[in-house]
Amino acid sequence: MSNFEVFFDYIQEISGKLLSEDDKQLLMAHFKSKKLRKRQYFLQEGDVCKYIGFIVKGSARTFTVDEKGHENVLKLSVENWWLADFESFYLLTPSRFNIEALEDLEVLQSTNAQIEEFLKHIPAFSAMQNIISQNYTIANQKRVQAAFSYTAEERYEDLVSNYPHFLKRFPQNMIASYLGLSPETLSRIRKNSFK
Amino acid sequence: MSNFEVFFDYIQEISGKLLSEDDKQLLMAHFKSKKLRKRQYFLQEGDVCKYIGFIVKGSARTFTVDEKGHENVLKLSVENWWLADFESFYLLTPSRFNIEALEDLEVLQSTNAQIEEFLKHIPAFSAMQNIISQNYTIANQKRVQAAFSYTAEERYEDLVSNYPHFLKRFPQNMIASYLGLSPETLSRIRKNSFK
DNA sequence: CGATTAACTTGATCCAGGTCAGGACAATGA
DNA sequence: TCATTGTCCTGACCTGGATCAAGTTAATCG
Repeated sequence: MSNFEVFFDYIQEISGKLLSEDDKQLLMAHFKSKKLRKRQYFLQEGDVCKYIGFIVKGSARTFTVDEKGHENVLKLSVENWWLADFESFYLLTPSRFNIEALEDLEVLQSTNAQIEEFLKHIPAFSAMQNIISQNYTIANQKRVQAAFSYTAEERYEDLVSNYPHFLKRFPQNMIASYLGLSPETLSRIRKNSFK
Repeated sequence: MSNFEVFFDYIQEISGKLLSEDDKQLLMAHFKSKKLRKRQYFLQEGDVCKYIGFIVKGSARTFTVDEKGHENVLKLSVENWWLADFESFYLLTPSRFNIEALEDLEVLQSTNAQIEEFLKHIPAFSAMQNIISQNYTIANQKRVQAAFSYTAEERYEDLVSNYPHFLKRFPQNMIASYLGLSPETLSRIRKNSFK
């Protein structure tokens, strides 16, 4: 299945609506395929996030770096997820985040201005957008709650049950950072959970 | 200015579009005014969040209660904000949250099904929804980052500079809980920040 | 292949922030 | 009015998880 076929299926499935031939032509005309090698950056801190990318293959992490050089992973993204710093993308302000490929990455990307067009002209696309932003809101709400009221163990258990494939796919120090933990602490938690 | 005038102004301002007379009639027909006294609940854990409310007057908090009876404030809401557990409201699942009036509260409320109608028929309403969901996405992104990578002091300073009016309006223990802190810790932080 | 470099583990120590306890002022209410 | 209840402060102590350090295993690459 080609990249665009995967993409079209995704849109139709999420939105519950069909794409017309015209819709597809429009999307194909304005989403560009982009490939990044592992460790390459999709977005660098300080730059405006001009593109939003739909991940066809591979994975990435969104992270910040604090004054001490400490990296902080906010998001791990895999196939069929969208890649962007939405704040920067929507407002066209310089980003505070970095987005880096963790595996060789292939995305279909487009700009803010073009997304506006899709929203106007493609009903399935705007239906998709509504549902995605709902999902994001829900996911972020959970994440904030987890950060404030769950212990390290609980956050890890949560990840194990909700995203077990992440454990196989990402190095443990990325997972630790995503959970807001030091690698040492995660290592100890895992050790305990085997007993 | 009547409640609906406030509401209409808000929609027009946020969306950048005007409401027609028909639009207004439709909104007035399906948004119902609801008043709650201080300490009354807009939503109780376990119930489905059937209504979304637009706050005309007053304030509220969204919080969870853990096994130990410890309350955890996730959101503080004031005039011109929307009140709902979006997860429950969109998915019609039982809510994990409580929403309680912190001051006497007046909202204009409507149901999920009616919101769908507004989105379909009122362009300003759907434009508003897009912008609000962008803002939510951005705000949530920031809150996740703050939760994971800021210290207690930093989170407090952030609140002081972004929502100074919250400090005057809400009791300190609510603020503490919102910041993910014990009241004692917040009290000490405030003491230190005066020197 | 052997040599670097990255990923993971384990132990020892430290500290931000939580918990517990007590007291001082409001504010609310019979 | 005084009593109750809520809010805020302060001190003493405790603990989950960070940090530092050092060793082991696993990838990567010339």
